[in-house]
Amino acid sequence: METSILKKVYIFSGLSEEELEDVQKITRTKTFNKGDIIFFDTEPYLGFYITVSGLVKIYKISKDGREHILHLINPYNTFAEVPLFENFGEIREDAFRYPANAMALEDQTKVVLIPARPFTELLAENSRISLKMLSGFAKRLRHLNRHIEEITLKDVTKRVANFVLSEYINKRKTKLDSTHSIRLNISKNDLASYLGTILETLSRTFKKLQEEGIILVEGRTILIKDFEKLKETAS
Amino acid sequence: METSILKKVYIFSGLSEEELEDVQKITRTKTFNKGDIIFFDTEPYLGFYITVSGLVKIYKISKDGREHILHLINPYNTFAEVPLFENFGEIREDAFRYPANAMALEDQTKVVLIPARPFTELLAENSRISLKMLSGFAKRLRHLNRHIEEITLKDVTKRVANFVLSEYINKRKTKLDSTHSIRLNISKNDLASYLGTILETLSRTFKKLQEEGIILVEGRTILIKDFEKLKETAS
DNA sequence: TTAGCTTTTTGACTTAAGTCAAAGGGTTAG
DNA sequence: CTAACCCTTTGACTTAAGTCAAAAAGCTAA
Repeated sequence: METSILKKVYIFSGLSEEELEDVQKITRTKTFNKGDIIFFDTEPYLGFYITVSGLVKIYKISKDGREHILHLINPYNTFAEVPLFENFGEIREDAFRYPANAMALEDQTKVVLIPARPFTELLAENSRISLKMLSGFAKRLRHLNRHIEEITLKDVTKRVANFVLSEYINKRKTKLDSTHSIRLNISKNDLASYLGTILETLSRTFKKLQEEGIILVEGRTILIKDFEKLKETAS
Repeated sequence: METSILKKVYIFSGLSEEELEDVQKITRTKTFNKGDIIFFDTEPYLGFYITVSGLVKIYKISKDGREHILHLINPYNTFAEVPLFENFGEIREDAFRYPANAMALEDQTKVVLIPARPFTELLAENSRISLKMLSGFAKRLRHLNRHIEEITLKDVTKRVANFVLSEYINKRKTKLDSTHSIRLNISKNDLASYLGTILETLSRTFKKLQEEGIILVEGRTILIKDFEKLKETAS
């Protein structure tokens, strides 16, 4: 693994070449195929990860097997940093375990492990990383806040509409592609689990939104036919 | 407001008397009565808060008026720190707004405002605060994770049972009180909103758990009659 | 003590979303 | 080319939890 990868990771983005090499030395790269488990929430904590390529889902499972996806981790984003900071204060039984499960969603999903111990030492020396990390945590807290708001205060139709809308707005910001459509990079089953519902209900909801002339679903491509109506449905 | 209060706040707990006085100088104390709004999620961000006495709820409201409580903030705990760290990177429209609403739940709820600008300067100088803050964020991320898990993967009965159980375990850890009971410091309406349900459903659930001989509810006191069965119901 | 609140309980009913089962499409590998 | 597989859709049915309305129980303050 090269330091050029680390540079693209937000928390490491301010480091010197030398510092990057220090980090690079302690990492371990692993490759997973679709459906492979990266870790379970029952495992002892080793360190946090960077997704380098592919896609990772962070999720919880209920006793009876239902699943809920908390985060989807795209390339150059990190996951499982929380336990790094839980050694302070009283020792909770769930400290030093991963907070959730992680699974690769695509073949050739490459992740980099940053082992906890050497990293925390680096952190103590380099306060710029702490600030970056705080910013990263803040973003994630916002995300979870919004997630809870969605799931507890909105029905499935609103959630689906809002998902399509957010993805579309996000795409417009980053990609130079002027089609009024989005492309899902996950299965509808996973999307349902991310939106706090099940495949069948998602399917019926897509159908309803189509019948109302708001969107058009073709496989993993969703065409937005009535942006205003979509916004209205989402809010 | 005295520095003795700040000392009891986790993120300030490692500071010298001198540093505490620096913080103390920039604070502003406010007192609220039950039902008073501390801030709305639509307001521009001023800074974060410490609850000094009383109780604060952090919550979201849907368009049609339904409410969901995200956090309950007890004395010496902080809230609304997230926007402090959102100035970095792209400016989101919701940056510099509060992430949720805050309301006092008791009369004479005293809160201390730490204005953002002077505090971030302090933060840049004092990296120990950053680490404490990271630890605080980590705890909150865990909490939200668990919260989402509860709401999406468990039914109301399990959630209620688990709430009683957690409160009880928590009480045993902190207070020297050997009764097998807990005392709610919030109304059942607020508890329902915290557990992602409504008052009527909570009431019926309590009734059911009583009929099963697991608990006994008397006003705001809940007596645990069958601990094992409670654990079983909660899991 | 009682009037006037707020909070909680209970009953009857509705409904959104989940479950179960079967069939349809699409993709891939031999 | 086709069998085997996975992913998705559709239909029929169930159910947990929400809504609405009214009564009951608790508090508080004059």
